[in-house]
Amino acid sequence: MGRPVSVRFLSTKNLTLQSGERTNTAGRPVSNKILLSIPDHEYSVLRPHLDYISLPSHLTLHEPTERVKFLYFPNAGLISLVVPMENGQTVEAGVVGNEGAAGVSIAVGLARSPVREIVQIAADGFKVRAGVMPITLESTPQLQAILTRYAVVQGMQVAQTVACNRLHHIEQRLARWLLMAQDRVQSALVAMTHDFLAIMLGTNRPTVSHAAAILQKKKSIEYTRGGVRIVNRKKLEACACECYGVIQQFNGELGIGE
Amino acid sequence: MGRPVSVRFLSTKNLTLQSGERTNTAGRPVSNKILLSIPDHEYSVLRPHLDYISLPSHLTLHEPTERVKFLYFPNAGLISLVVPMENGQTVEAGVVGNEGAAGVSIAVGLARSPVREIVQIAADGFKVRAGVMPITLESTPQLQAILTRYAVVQGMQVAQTVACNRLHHIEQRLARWLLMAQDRVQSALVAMTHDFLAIMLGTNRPTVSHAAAILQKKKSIEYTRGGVRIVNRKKLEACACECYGVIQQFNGELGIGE
DNA sequence: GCAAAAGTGTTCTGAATTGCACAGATTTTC
DNA sequence: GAAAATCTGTGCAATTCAGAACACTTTTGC
Repeated sequence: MGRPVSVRFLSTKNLTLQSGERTNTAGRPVSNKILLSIPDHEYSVLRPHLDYISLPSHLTLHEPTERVKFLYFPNAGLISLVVPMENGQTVEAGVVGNEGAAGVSIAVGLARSPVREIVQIAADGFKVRAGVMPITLESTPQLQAILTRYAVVQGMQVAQTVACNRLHHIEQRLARWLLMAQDRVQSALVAMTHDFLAIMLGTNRPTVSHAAAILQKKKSIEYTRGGVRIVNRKKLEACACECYGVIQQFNGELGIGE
Repeated sequence: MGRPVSVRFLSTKNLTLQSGERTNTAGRPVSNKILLSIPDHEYSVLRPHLDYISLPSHLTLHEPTERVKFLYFPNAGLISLVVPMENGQTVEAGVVGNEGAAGVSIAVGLARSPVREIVQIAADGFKVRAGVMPITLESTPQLQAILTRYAVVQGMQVAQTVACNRLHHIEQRLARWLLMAQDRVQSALVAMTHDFLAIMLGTNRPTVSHAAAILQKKKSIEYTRGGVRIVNRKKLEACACECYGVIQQFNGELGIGE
């Protein structure tokens, strides 16, 4: 465990995305919302440590047994936080898109975390070595504030998921997952097999196939091999549980751009 | 751990206890671990804002629809974080004892939270008005650090609960809950009706009665009207799922002494 | 083009749990 | 002390889901 990190209290209200494009030192463009929301002088402190990284589907960024090595800022795509059990079963506890970061626990000096972080929808992004965070954050109070705040919001998302997993049916949860995935990709097509959806939802594949068949019958989605196409978002939202709205709302409380 | 604040009751007999002895301005003793862990000079900043409060069973400290008004530091007992749904069903997402604080989201400037915070096992403690936190935290960096860190650890506890609620049986979850409750009370008796346990576990009362009957048959607990007595902790631990150990471990990572 | 791998459709059985109902026990209230 | 409220014991039908099995289709690799 790192030494205690001093966290200054700073309001992030009314932060807006900076108009100018940002890149890392290798010229790679940034579209992660946290990186875009911090002030220029803070970004210039962080910039030398931003390593461009490709985030292909199914890449594991962190394992529960290991120490967190990097903080990841995805430009797009979707990263899953899944909790694995001893018997190999897994459940997704939350997701990260370009509105957030993976490995945020190191922003408060915690190098361990019970979740596995896996890329579900491929993209690219930037990583920062865990070791440089403590010293960097001392001179970037806004970044510090927004990262800790994001970590707490992520916890709220997870809390809602607890209740959702306990009380809502597979069909509703699948609809919610698809909506959250679509919010993080451009196209209506979400590339995801039933098998992987089953892992996410903590169930088995036939159950996902069954639920997907129902959603398709209701004309909200169409699916083919290895992908789901959202054909009617309104109908899909009607199939999802209230948790979708709740989670969206709390993500919005972060106030880092639209 | 700080040096003694008061030198009034110095005696060789109680020297070890003395090192952790603190009070608020009204002379009420503090046994909350976060409050005991911060340095003297930081405690003296916070001390004038610590209002003693009784925490009777079933008192609601925060509702999801409202803004967080206070940060609570319980001296003992158990506070539940429960997520309510529109239809009135609820599930517990995590618990807080004297190792933590309720309403921690305001430590990172977030006044909203999707969880209801309810006292389950009565105790006393201290509350601080949300409004004084921003300015106070500016001069108490250690407190700031430990609160944000605790908030993140709480999120980890919740993440484990997601998977537990999805994958483990009622009997295992009940055993885990009872163990976590006993960790936070002195006696072997946990005062809790089946009805309330059902609310915590997101199930209904007969299911709890059934699970409790199994645990009793295994000689790990005995229950009477309105209470459960743990008669064999080892056996009860054997009935609980791995999640109990995982959550304990991550609470330990906070490193604020036991 | 062909074989292998990966993904999907479907069916079945059994286990777990919900939701409900009512009886009995204990405590509280008046 | 009687009545009311609260809590527990239990049983049962209906539902959901897990887990396994197998046929079929599409893609990939050679």
